[in-house]
Order: sequence, then C-alpha cells, then structure tokens
Amino acid sequence: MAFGKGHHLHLIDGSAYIFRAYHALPPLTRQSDGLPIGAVAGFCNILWNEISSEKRASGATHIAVIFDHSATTFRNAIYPEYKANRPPLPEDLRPQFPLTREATRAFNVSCIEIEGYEADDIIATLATQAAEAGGSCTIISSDKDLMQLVRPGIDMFDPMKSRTIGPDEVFEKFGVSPDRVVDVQALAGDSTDNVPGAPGIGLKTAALLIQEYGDLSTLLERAGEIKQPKRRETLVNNAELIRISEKLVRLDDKVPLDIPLETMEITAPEPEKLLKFLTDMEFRTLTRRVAERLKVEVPAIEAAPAKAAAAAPAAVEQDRLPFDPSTYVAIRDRATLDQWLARIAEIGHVAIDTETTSLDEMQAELVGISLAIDPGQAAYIPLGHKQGGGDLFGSASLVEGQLNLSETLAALKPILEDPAILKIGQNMKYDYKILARHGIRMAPIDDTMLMSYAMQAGLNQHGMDLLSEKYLGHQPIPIKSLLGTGKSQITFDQVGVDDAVKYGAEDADITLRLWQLFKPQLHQNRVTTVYETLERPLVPVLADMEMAGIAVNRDTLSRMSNAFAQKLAQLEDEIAETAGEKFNVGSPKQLGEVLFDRMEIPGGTKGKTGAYGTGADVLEDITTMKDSHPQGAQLASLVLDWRSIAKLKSTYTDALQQAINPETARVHTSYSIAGASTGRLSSTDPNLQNIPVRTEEGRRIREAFVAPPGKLLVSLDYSQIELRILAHIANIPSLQQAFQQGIDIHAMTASEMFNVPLDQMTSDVRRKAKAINFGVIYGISGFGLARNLRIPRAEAQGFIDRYFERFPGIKEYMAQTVKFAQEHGYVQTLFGRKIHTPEINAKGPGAGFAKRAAINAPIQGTAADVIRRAMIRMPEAIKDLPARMLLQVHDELLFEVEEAAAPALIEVARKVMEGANAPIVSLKVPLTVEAGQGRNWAEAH
DNA sequence: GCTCTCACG
DNA sequence: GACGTACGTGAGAGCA
Repeated sequence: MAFGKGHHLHLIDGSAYIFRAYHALPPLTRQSDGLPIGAVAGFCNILWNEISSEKRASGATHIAVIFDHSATTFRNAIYPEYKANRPPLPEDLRPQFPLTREATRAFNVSCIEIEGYEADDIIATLATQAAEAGGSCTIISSDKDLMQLVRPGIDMFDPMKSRTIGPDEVFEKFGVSPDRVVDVQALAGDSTDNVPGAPGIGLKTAALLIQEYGDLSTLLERAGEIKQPKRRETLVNNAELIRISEKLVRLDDKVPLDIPLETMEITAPEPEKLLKFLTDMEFRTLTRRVAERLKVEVPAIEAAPAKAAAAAPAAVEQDRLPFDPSTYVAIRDRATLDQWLARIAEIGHVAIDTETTSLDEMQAELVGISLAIDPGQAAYIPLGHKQGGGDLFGSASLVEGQLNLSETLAALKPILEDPAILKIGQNMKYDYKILARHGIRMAPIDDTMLMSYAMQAGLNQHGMDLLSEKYLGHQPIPIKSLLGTGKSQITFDQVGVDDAVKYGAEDADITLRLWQLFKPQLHQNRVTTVYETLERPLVPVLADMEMAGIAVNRDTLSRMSNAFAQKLAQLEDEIAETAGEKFNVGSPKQLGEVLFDRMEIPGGTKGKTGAYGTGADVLEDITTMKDSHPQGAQLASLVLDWRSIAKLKSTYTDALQQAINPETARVHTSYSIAGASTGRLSSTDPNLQNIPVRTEEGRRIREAFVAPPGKLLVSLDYSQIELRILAHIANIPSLQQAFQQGIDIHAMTASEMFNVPLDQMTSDVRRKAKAINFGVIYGISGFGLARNLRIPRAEAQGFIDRYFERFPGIKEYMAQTVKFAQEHGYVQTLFGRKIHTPEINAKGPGAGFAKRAAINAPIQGTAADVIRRAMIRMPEAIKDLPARMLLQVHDELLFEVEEAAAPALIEVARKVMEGANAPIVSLKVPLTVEAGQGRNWAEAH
C-alpha cells in the first residue's frame, strides 16, 4: 500500500543519535570481553521503543534509520573547510558504528545511507516526500540543523529530552520561524560544523536582522541601510561568505533516492535474528523484554564473572577471591587435558603462560604450560621436567607422570590458533615465540602487560610481579625461590613438578585476573584504540622479526677485536708513559685522581659520589690545554682514543660474537614493547639499536651485519620525523612550508633566525640552528644549548630568545603542553597514546626534568606511533615479496630481501611508511623516507 | 647492585 | 634569585 494519508514516518538520525548516546550515557562494555557497547545499547533501546507497540504512543507506521556514509560530501566541494575542525572519533565509539547498522538490520528496520550525502540531506528528502504524499513525518533527532525542515506534516522529537520540537520550539531556538532558520544559520555560522557565517554575528543578531528584513536575500540586498556601521560593514564585506554558508546549511531535499516510502513500513522483526544479536551484545534486560514481547523463550546469556563488569577503579580489588595454590591442578593425563580444552573452547578465552629453561626465547626449551580460565581455576601441564643428570655420567631423564610434549602441543594447537578463542598472556611475545618454534602461532591474543602500558605508561613499569601487587594485592611466588641465584642457579626443568604447578598456575591465574580488571578499564581510560592499533597487533610482528634475526659475520668481528686489542695495548703503554705511572685506564676513579690530583689539572669537579667526572666532554676540554698542561692534554687525548676503542671492542665486536645463536648462526635481539614510556621500542640481548654509526671507525662494525648470499639489506628511514611532527603539532607555518617544499630545514631555521639568505648559509650558522632545532624537541634550556654548542650561556639564551621570536608557536606549544601535563598528569601523542608525568607538579629540580620530558614525549611518542603503525602494516604489504623485516631502530626499518626484489621492496615499504599516519591522523607536513641498500648494514644505511 | 661512561635515535 | 638542566634508551666495566 502506497504511503499517504494516515501514515506516519519516523526518521531516526542514526549517527547523531549514536553520538548523543555515547556522550550522555555512562560507558558500558560487554561483560565478556570489554567491547564498548554503550551507544549501541542506547540505540537499541530507542529502536525497540519505536517498533514495539508497547510504546507506540507516537503512532509510527513507517520507520527508517539514516546514517552518514562518509566524511566528505558535496558540501566539501563548495567549502573545503566544512566540518574540518571535527575532533577525531573517540576510540571506543568507532567500533560501535558498524554494530549500530547491524542492530538496525536485526530489528528489521530500513537502514539508509548514500555516498556523498549527509544523513541530514536524506532525512530532508524523505521527510519532504512523506509530507507531500499526504502523510506525516517525525524526525527523531535534536540536531538544530534539521529544524529548518519543521512545517505542517513534519515535526521533530528529541529523544534525549523526550520532547517534541514544533514551530514554537524552533522559534525559541532561532528566534525565527522554521522556514527562516537557514537564513539565521547562514549569518551566524556554526563552529561545530565549521560554517563561517558573518564574522561577529551570532544567533541573536542574526535573528534580529532576519526579523527586521524578512529574509536573507532581502537583507543582503539592503545591507547598506543597516544603521550600525560595524554590522553594515560586516554584511557588505562578507556577502559572499554568507551565501556560501547558506549553501552549506541548507539541506538538500532532492537526494536521488530509489527507496519507496512504503518499504519502510514497520514489520515485526524475526525473533531468531534479533535475539541472536541482542544476546551477542549481552543486553540482558532488552533481550528479556524483546523475548517476552515476541512470545519466545528468553535466551540465556552466559553469566560473566561479576568482577569483570564491576569496572573497579585502578586499585586493589576489594572482595577478591584469595589465591590458593592448593586449588591449582596438575594436568598429567590426556583425559584431564581434554576436559580443560573443552572448557576453554566453551568459555572462549584462556590465560596462558609457558615455563622454559631460559629467558632467551630462541634457546629456551619448553618445560610446562599453565592455563587459567577463571580466578582460582588454573592448571599446569608439566612436559619437560627432568631429574638426575648434572654430573659427568648421568644424563638427565624426564620425570614420570608428564604428558608427551608433541602430543600435548598437537592437542593445544587447535585451541591456540582458534580465531574464536582469545589467548591472554603477560608479555605474550615471549610465549608466542616459544610456541611458534613448535609450529603454533597463537591468535588472537591479549596482553596484560601491554594493557597496563597503554593505560599507565610513565606511572610504573608493567612486569607481572608489580602489576599483581598493585592491582591484586598479591605477591607472586618469586622465581628465585625455585631457581636460586648466582652460580648455583638451576633451570626450570629441574624444578619439582609440585612447585612448578604452584608457580606456573599462579602466573596464569594472576594474568587472567589482571585481564578481567584491565579490559573494561582500557576504554574508561580512552586508550582502546591505542591498545588495539599500536600495541596488540605489534606482538606477532616483533616476534617474527626477532625470530628472523640478522646474519652477523663472526670473522669480521673477530678480526676487528684482534686489531682493537693490539691498539688498546699500544695506547695503554703510551698512557702509562705520559702519566708517569701505570693505572687502570678503564677506571674513571683512578683516571680522575691521575688527572686532577697528581697532574693538578684545573677544572676537576666531583659529582655526588665524590668522584671526579671524567666524561668525554671533560676530557675534550683538557685536550685544549696544550699550552698550560701539555702532558695532561696528551693524556686526555690518549684516554679518549682508548675509551672509544675499548667501547667498540667490549660492547660490540666481542659481545656480538657471543650473541650469535649457534643454531641459526644469526643474532636475535629482543624488543621491549612496554619499556620506554614514550612508546618507543627498546632492544636488548643484544641491543641492536645502538650499533655505532657516528664515527668512521665505529661504522665499520656495521659491515659485520650482512645479507646472506643472493640477498641484500635494505634500510628505510624517516627523514627528520620528529621535527616534522613538531612543525605539525606546534603548527608552525614556515616550518611546515619548508618541509612541504623539501627545503633543508636546519638551513631554513638558520636563515630565519640570523637573517642570512639561504644561498649564503655557512656551515657554522647551520650547525647552530640544527642544535637549536634538536634542543627544542628536548625542551630547550640556555644551559643545555650552551653546553652542547660550547658557547657562553648568555649567547645560547640569546639564540633561544630569537628562535621563539621567529617561531612563537613553539613557545606556545611548550607552555601549553606543560600546562596540560600539570592539569592532567599526562600528555598525549597525536594517536592518543598517554604518557604520564607524575613528577610534573613536584617541587625542586624534578619538575624541570618532568617539564622537558612532557614537552618531548608527544613528539617522540608520535614518531614512535607512526613507525609502529608502519611495522604493523608491513607484513601484509610485503607478503608477496621475497623479503622480511629484521630490525627497527626508532626511525629506521631494516629488511633482508632477495637481490632482484630490492627495488620493489623499497617502493612498497616506503609507501607504507610514508602513509603510516593515515587515516587516523592527517599531518600538515609530508613524511618522507630515505632508502639504501647493500651487502651489509654499513652500505645499506 | 650502584655508578660512570658511552653507543644509538 | 638560586637551583640544576638538554629527550629517550641498554650495556660493559669498575668498585664496594
């Protein structure tokens, strides 16, 4: 039956409603996994009230929900800045949009969106059609932009305030009748939509003007008659802007729609489909209401542990279940194992922890696996516990009563790889790698360490013992109590099974409890997106990089070590001769005494511990005293040489040989994801992020990092990423422009500061500007810059003053960032990562440190976020190339690739890196990536 | 285990 | 006006 007289259409402004529900309702998460669903819940309630006749007071016969399709519409063609100042979508709201569309379909309600048009335009079109067909229409929205549609046959209903909006309410809001609302809006503009309007004219004035002149076109025609000179001038000068604004605010009621109104007639939902959706969302009350109304049985929603939903504050739980090791189960037979696996499959998640013989995942042997499914319900599967051995003759044998390792892993594999079963761990990268070496790639995963990191970076570390004490009030069994310390330390395979059950199961139990606590807090802390897009997906990526390792040429290192040893011995002789006595050059204490006590060189300063400082800067100063202290100058110079070589030998050429894995013949570092407060990774065992590069001699160590035959190393690094981010965040147009035009940024800074044309730039002036640019990133101080540039402090301060004069935005950024930190206790990156600054309001020197750290953190952190995003996307992007990602060095990614594919790799990887900020963050500066390739890292870099 | 020094971005 | 200062890391050696 065609839509017409007697029919009543309800149009729900879906997008607007979700926003309102999101902001008006307390945050609500799905009990089982913490998925944010508050807005979906609010949306479903209103939808049900609309279609169920229990509340059909409004008498709707037809209904449709309208959504915005995409951010850009025809209005952007008229005015590119339209809605350009919209804040980014809250992270816990984003996933609710698709759910809301799903909900609409589950309720059997029309769900309409058209590309290029806003929901408002579609609503205007449908409402007009309904009114013209002789029926009526109510728009369920309180959006003032829709008020222009109110007329006979069309009204609005504000669902949050439960009130109808008719011509009177519109007049109340705009001071004019609905048909003149557009005129008022065009004059007054709208800051939320970034509609310009006439400058200085607000709603009140606009309404007055329209009341006086009747409508906008008359007003603009007769603008010259306005008595107030300022107003008159504004209207005359901005006539064009006002006309554009009018086009922006006027809704298009002629959207090409091919959806007859009669298809929107309310029909009963299919009970099965609707209830499935509602139970999936775990809406208990609504599920019951709907089921009762539809006269079907109320489906059960599995009762999740109450604590998970309690949204306890970040503190010790009050009524927690005590830890009781006697309840932990040892899984020693197949039947028990199968029972546990069945329960895990039923519940859909499991906390897991592996026990091994080493902290080095590449050499560790699996000893046992712990599982936990609920607080207090945890088990340990002993697999590789041994007895005997240790002496020359007896080889260790497996303890009896253990399941077979490979059979157990085969039984676990389907669960651990099941996409519907969540695997929860503390520092999952470790367990992921252990199991990956046995052919199991766990997915999906959650990591309590990374959850803590997303919420608490800067406040505390994120190790399990600390988290357990802080959040669960429980001190876990110290590993030392099982393994001992020092020389007599044993490995976990030698621990008794009974002890291992208590220890291992407890770890899984703790992890599970932390997860239950953290899951809802992620979204309360507004870091769900950070966790989901920057932390969690990085785990398998880093695991693969670490397992890949990098080929290191032992012979090269060994030859260098030998050469260094000779050179060191030679220098030691010369040093003894110059000093007139033999002493340990490696002892700063002895060196200080020789220089400042015996040779009486001035300028020796003792630090907190009473020892003389003998750092490189101090020694370098002494080398300049050739006239007054020729011997001292020579000694300092020799020691500097000795130090640099000793460093290269001990830390690099010697240590790296040790780090070569005997099985893979490669070096496997381990990245710490949650170590640095800013979001940077760090690299340990060995640290491959500080391989020398700045000096020629040091750089040769990189020649030992090689590509296997037939392959090449490819290095891609972001150029000046932190300065670019600073230019964006602090919004410095001249710096942004320089980056857009590819101008040498340090030279450009120097030119601005010292009034030197670019083509007359000297290297010294440029060097100073470069130091200042870096200083700014670090939270510049006159003292620090003076020391770095070795110039008087007053001169350094003068540079800084001039810099701030030329780039006032930087000073403003610094002040604003510090202020934000003082008020909130944290700062944020562009991607929403929080870095806490607990010392910012401290008294004393601590506050100075904290201020500079607060200034630096958003810049360093944003850069860290960018490369994290690139790394996460990289495996998919290069999956068809014979290449793999090996290392990350903060702004550099190092790949190994078959020779012929190097150009293709560079093209693909560069694209990923240069676009890594999009689409979450758009930058006013381009990110550019420089690439190199070669047989070794020195050539590639 | 702490301090000093120095390698990197 | 004085105070102490560039931001973020990890590792080796000396020393208590």
